[in-house]
Amino acid sequence: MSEPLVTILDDEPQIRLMLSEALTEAGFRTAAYSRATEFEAALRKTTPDVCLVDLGLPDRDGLAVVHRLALESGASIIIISGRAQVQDRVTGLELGADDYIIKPFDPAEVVARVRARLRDVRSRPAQSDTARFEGWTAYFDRYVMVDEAGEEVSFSHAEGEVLRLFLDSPKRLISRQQMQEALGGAAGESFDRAMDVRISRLRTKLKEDPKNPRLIKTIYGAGYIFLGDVKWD
Amino acid sequence: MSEPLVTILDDEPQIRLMLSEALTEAGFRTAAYSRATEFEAALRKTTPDVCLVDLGLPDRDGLAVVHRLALESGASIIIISGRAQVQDRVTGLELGADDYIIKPFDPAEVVARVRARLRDVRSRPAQSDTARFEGWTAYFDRYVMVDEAGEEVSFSHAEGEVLRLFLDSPKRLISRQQMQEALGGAAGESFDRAMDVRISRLRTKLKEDPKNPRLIKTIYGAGYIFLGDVKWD
DNA sequence: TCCCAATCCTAACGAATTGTAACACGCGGC
DNA sequence: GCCGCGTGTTACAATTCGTTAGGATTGGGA
Repeated sequence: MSEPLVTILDDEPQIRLMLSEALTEAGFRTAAYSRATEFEAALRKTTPDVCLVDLGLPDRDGLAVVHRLALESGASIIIISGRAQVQDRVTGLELGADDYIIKPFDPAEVVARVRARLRDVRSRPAQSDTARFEGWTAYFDRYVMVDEAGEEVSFSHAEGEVLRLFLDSPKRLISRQQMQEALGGAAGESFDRAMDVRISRLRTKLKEDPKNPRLIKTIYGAGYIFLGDVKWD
Repeated sequence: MSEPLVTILDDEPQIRLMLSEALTEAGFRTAAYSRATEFEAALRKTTPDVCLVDLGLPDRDGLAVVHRLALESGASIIIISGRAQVQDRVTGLELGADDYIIKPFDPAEVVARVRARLRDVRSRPAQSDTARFEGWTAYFDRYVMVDEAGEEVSFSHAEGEVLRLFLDSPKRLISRQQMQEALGGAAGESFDRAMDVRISRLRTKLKEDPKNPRLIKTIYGAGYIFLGDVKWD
């Protein structure tokens, strides 16, 4: 299958140009039209994946175009408009648009929103679930983390939960209470001992020195804190 | 099926209230949470259709919550944030959010955008009978899959059911319960052992290393997850 | 400083869960 | 009937993970 096709319907040449450039740059095929009739003629031959539609058209009410598109095509529709009233946005979305962007806009945001539309038209593509920290790379989808020496260490689901919790809030105190809730431990009971054990096992896998942990530090009487810089991919 | 469930995650009570009211008025079921841990605990029990997430949370980076949601749940995600920079919006959408609304917002617009998200859940890709994944090509109409070396491996109907289930939701946790329902196993009984066996046999045919399965991962106490990129022809 | 209670660490155990080989049953073709 | 195939069932091995228990650590007070 080839690259997704994005169509642009806008009567201002400089906007067509700006969008075409940004979208082509991002790896999409594009086709731009200045008038609704022209656009609808083209629709008989091609089937775009996403349609960017300006509401202020010279030859037709943009909303009518949107409505028809929504009914007849399988494409995602993004309205681009100068009309900034809430009511405009609501009716636009109600008529079948999937998103509504207000002029003036930043091309980067348009690209991001186009991508978001494409994500749920097709089944969701692979998104990485990976974090890097202090020489380690953790692949949460595969339950494996890799050493700086390239050695693979697998971790279990429960250990992954703890690791993720730390990596979500690095350099911040995580109280035992918070951790208990996050790990699904029903309040009360002796679940807090289980938490200790999880952390202990994780520490072992991270090759922490028991006397001198560098990554997972215990704050006596309070909780834990994860030191180390984290970067999610 | 009952009304769609919309969850709200925001630490400001008046915003939770405003959104709850507007969404209930519009005919949705709602559930509101003030902290990420609380929210994620609830996720273990319910499966919302749309999640509204504020980025400025007290206990966790909101983007991390979004990232995880996008990977692990099938819900649509709408970020609601005070951060208005284009860069914030782009990274939010890139991490898997489907929409991004800036505070202050009008409840009517939020409702309209929630409706838009729910609309496009409709269009699941029409299923064909051939899928490619990680060097394999599976032909469901012929009950055969072909290796990257060209070797043919046949699979039975029951194995095909499991394989199709995985290929329909790659990189997603499939709970034992879900799988049981999908495979027509009447609830209860010892059918769950049969499921294990089906998966075991499928694994053998896929030439998985028993100690280190790369495609079908078991999540202890939860279910299974199929790794690997899938493309339907 | 020394002592003690609270807190935390972790080895070892065991209950729950999952993997899979072996067996059993049903069904269609010969 | 007899054989082969598909598939559920059984039984036991392996894994995961919470619990227990005893030792180590921490921090406050004598």
